[in-house]
Amino acid sequence: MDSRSRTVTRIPVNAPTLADVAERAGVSRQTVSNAVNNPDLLRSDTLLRVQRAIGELGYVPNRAARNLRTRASHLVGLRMSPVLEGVATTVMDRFVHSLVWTSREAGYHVLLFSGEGPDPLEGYDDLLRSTAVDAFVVTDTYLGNPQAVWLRERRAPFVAFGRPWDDVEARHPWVDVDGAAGTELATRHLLDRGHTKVAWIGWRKDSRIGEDRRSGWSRAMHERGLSTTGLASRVEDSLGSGRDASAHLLDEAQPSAFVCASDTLAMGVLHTLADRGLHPGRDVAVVGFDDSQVAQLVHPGLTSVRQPLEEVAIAVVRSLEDLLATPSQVADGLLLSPTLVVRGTA
Amino acid sequence: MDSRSRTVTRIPVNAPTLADVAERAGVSRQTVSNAVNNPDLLRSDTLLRVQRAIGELGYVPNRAARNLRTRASHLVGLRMSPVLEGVATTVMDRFVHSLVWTSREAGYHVLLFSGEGPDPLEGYDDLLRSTAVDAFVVTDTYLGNPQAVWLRERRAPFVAFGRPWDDVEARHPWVDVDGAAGTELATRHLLDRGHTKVAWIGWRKDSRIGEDRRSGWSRAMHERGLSTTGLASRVEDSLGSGRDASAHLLDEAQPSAFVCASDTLAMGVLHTLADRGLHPGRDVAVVGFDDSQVAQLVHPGLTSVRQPLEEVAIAVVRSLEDLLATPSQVADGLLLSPTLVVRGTA
DNA sequence: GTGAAAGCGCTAACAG
DNA sequence: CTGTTAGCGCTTTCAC
Repeated sequence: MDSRSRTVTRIPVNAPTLADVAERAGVSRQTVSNAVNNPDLLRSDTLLRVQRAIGELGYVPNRAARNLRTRASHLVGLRMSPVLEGVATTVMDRFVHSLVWTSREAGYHVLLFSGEGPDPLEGYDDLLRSTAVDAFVVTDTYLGNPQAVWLRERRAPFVAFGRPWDDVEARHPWVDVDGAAGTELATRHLLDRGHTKVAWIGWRKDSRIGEDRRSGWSRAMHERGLSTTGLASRVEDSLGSGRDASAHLLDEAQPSAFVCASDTLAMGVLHTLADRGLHPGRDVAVVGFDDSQVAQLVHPGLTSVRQPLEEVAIAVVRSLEDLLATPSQVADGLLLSPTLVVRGTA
Repeated sequence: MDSRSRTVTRIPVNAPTLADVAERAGVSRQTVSNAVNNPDLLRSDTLLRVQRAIGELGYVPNRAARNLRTRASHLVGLRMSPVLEGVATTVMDRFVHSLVWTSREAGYHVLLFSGEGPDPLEGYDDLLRSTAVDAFVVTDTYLGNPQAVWLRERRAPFVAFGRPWDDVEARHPWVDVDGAAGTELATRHLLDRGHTKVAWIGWRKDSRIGEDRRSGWSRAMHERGLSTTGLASRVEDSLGSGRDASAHLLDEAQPSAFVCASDTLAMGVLHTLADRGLHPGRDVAVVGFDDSQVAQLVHPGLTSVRQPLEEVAIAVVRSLEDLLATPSQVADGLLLSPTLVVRGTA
């Protein structure tokens, strides 16, 4: 036996076709097609007759045939990045939920695929060339984003969740959340509550997102004439890094509050506080980023910046529709504002 | 040759077809088709020539055309249940990741869809009749699972992640994780460490999964001749419920350890301990269920039962392949064992 | 081993 | 407004 044996039996045994409906309704196939796709073209009595036949037969258009004919699949491709255990997949997952929901209302379904090992483009290429999807939603555009460049070169339709940071060539539509505005919000919240030494724990300097979020913190500090010297730390996004960085900052600069680039890092701060018998919120304030499940469940509740992912999904789908309706359209970007979810730690 | 007028500006501007490859290789279209699907049928030199032509043109078979012809989409449908904020979507999301990954290796992609409001079947019906997917993966079979019954009646191919608890009519393939074994593991772990009063906080009695997990706890207790009277609480799956239930149990029965049906409930226990100045792991032991991100990040690390979702995904895809290859096959069930991830709280 | 026909079910383009 | 014609790109007969 060959490994590629295509002996697949299909689901509905005798699904009715356009022809069946046409016969039953006493019209031509085209009229049935119109009844489905352009009801306005039919006279109301004909339409009614056809619709009744459709209902009686339980007719549903065959996707494959329609796709072949219209050269559209009504599918949007989304690449699932490899699972990063412990890292905030939360954001991504919440976004997927919203995207699926929003897409449905626009008549689209979401096709999930995963990267083939090292080359993140491989998955895109196959789906694109096989016309399996109409467009992509690209989510990981943070670093040099090879996907965006590659997709642009192939003139593949896609909308990015994430700004084309330093890619001046970029002409694609994108939607993003203003991270700096979020951390600024968080920092101001702390300053308003009397804190003056607010520390920052963020990501390494090569992360554009990290630097953006950091800028919100420093902007809010400088705005009030406060110094940020010695109050910032840049580490990798892990629990241990957050713990170590906060311990170090606490020793060296005695901040009374921390703003972090992620909930993971903020949880690291909570570990340090617990180790030292300090109470989050009472002794030292902590703010995270992403409003993950952890933030909601941990004692006494982690104050965190929340991205409006539902709105992002809506905007992405809207861009997608524009893009597919008018392929050569001028690309636009949209920057949404996050909110601060205040809980016990701040 | 057909002078095809590419009016539509879809993704690939000039996607080569079978005919293009055939012309370039100097063979017929069918030979190219065979080269792709049944390479064994070709003479090696012909095969090589065709493959070179395919490579040079960058030919990829058109999915819609192939789907129409073969009546298969190589797509698996998965319904995303509405987002339940705060509740462990973690499991589901981890599973989706694994499923996408495993499916790819089997030549399948995952199509996400969402329920249309109240009726959870609506989404299934459309996809099924329109031949958009070859089969479904059904994940929420916990309660009376209307989907399973409905899908069975339509003779729709599907594999369930979750047992057909009390559905004796069920003949579909399923994969599940032995929750009772997990809680038994957790309870034994505590008993081995000297605890004798291990309390249970689980879900309400109408949850089959909840009762199953509870049975593992009581089995382990009785096995050692320990009483479970007054040590169990059944509540809804929320942080507040876990907090209240644990406070009540602590007052009434003074347990030294808690086993919970979810990480959410376990986090509720941690809240109670924090409120009373008790230290998790040192004063009172706590074990959760699902090994969510929270368990990994909270101080001092929540010991939790972890479901082998990667294995589940592999088994599900394998069942899917069997099912699609041999539709009338006898259904089988597979029960996998979870593991205990030991951290600071136990 | 390879090629020639015959559609899968649908819709764009026209004709009536 | 409705019907007729002609494929979309592919694979499944069945000749050669």
